Amino acid sequence: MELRGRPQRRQRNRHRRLRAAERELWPNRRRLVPFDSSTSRVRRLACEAADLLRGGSLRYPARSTIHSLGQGGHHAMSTIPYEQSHLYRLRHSAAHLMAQALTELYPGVKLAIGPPIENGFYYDVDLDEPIREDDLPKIEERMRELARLDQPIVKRVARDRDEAQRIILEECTLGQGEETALYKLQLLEAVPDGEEVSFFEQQSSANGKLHRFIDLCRGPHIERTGEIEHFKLMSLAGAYWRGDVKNKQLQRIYGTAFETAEELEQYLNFLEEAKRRDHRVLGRELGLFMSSPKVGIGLPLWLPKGAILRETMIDFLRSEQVKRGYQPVVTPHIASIRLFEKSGHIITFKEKLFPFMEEGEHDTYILKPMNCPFHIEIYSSQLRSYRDLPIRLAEFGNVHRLEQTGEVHGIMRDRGFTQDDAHLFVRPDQLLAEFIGVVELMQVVLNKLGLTDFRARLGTKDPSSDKYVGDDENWALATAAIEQACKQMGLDYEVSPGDAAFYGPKLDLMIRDAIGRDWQMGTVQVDYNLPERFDLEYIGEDGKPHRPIMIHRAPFGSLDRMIGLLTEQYAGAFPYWLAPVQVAILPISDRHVGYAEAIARRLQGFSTPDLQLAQFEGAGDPDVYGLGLLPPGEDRRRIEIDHRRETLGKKIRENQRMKVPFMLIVGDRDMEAGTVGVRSREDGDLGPMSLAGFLDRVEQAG
RNA sequence: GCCGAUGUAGCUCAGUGGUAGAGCAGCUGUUUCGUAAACAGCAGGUCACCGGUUCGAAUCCGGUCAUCGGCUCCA
Repeated sequence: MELRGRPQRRQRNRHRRLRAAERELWPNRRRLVPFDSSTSRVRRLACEAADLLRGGSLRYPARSTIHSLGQGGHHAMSTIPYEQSHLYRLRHSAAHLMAQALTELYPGVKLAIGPPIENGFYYDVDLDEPIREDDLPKIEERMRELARLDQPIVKRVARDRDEAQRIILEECTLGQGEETALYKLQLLEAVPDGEEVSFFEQQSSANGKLHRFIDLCRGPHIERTGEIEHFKLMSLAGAYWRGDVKNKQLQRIYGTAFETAEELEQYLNFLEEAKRRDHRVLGRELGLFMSSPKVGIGLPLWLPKGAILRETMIDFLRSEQVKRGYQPVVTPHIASIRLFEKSGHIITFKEKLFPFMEEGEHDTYILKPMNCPFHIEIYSSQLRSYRDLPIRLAEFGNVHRLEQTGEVHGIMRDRGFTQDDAHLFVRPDQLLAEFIGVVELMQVVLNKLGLTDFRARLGTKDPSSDKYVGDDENWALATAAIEQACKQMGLDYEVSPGDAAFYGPKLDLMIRDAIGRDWQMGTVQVDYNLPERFDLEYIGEDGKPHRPIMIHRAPFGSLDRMIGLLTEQYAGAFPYWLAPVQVAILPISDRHVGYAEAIARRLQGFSTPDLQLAQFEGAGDPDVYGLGLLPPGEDRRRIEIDHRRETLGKKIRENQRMKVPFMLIVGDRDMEAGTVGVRSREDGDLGPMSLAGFLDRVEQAG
């Protein structure tokens, strides 16, 4: 099972109407709440959102924030795509304005490209001296000066290539030397024959000084630089020319621009808010996971609460898989290198492998980056009949990959993670149904997790690359199978050449994180190649050997990444079924702790010996308090008793910060009446209830 | 890996060449409290690490490590 792909930063056209729904759902940095929450407010809002989004599946609001901000306020209700909007042109012109400032501040700078992007713009430049963050205010100030000159932006079309080349060499260089045209000449070469070659020029003279800038550019632009008022330079980065590490690394300056000051401010606020949703921050605050340099880069340690979250997710998926005929298997973390030579990993996946382990002179072992060869070994360990197929082998497998240091990102991209992997060995006549079955399972999983806003991506072979195994015919068959299944299910997808696994094409589900980066989550892959490499067989009805087809699939993708994503989507306020602590019981004073323990036992559905109980006379026996029998409910509710000697206010505050879905406050009145004071994460104080009444409430919360 | 930035107490941060600071968390004591921070005291740091400059370095310089943002949005 291969998981690949860096975060995609693609411009996408989205539902602007979602903004309104989202503001309702997420005003003033309130956490997002899942749509399956029981609270009336949330339910009402969810219905409104669903109304707004009619025509598509209900989409989770987190995703659109950044983009809808990017659309700009008064365009929010318009239907034109971002790429055709005024804002897009404004940002494009802002990129030119920045380039103009750079040519004035750094004569001789070689300009490369400067497009508008989803949330702003950038310009890539080649400059001997490094641009540092301290330099940004200076560049920004020069941009403001130039904007104030309100230069008209004029389009010029070159008659032919020769003229275009002349303009680049003589005019775009602004007298700063022909070598500054280096990248522009390469860009001109890349323009297809017959396409119009245009330039955009802006100039003015102030106090006798001429300011001029002209750039090879497809456009379009706004009309005057004076319109560029609300912008900010954001950050610096290195970026390879044409995205290829073999090329020179250029300096990239990112900026953003908006049509109004309010929108700019709103966007900057959004980025601040997103920081608070960062799974790495929440992961520490909520006690989910940690990392330590003493352990190593990208090797997370899962803390008790994070581990419970993982187990809850695994339990859920495992039960769904049992329903669908999957069989669990367990395989080791390391294997002989020969196994992975045969699969092709050693050649195609080498740069992601941890260094090999030599075992004397006998053998060399590697830490597994994928589980497939093991499952293949299990399949081929016995003769299979056509009646046995499909065989579905599932494993929550821990894999290790040597991600580049700069690519490691919390638990979203780490070096040791758990895949909810499975391999289906199917007959050709079963392929379509099994593929559809997998996608159906993925939909069940995503619904349960509240992730309704995703897009599907069909990763296909990059024809110019040699990193793939297998012949073209197998690839064509596999790709066609995926396309057919999607068509049959009415699933829209985009095609992304070069994003296939090395052994076959794949359908990935892409979901956004808090600040708008797309991550590959679930994946399903059709593979004709590994069965061939491993010479897999089954005996057909005709008594002859046939070759099965493999489906690789992982609905979460990576358990680690999925938990990171969920943490950001929910801003740490996990739905009840996932919350590491579902109910916190808050005794008002010491004398209420025994009652709290009794409540805890009832809620846990069985008697749990608890060392802390010994301190409290009469504690732990629910009958002492007349709590009575409860209706059968979910076993093993995750309960915590906050028996610190702190004020109630403080206990509430801290449990709220830990995003515990329900608090039960118990004091004298409750001990007398056999009730609990219920407080919900979303709606606050709900007043006293019987335990049974509270559980009804919990049932609604799911 | 590469470009840029950051690294001071468990956490969030102040401290720009002259005796290491605050809030929260922790510990101790007092308080036993009904819906988002009780009060007081105590303790806690090789200022990431190594080297250099200096009478003197958290602060200046060099290196290393780690973390953060970015590195196929293609005129």
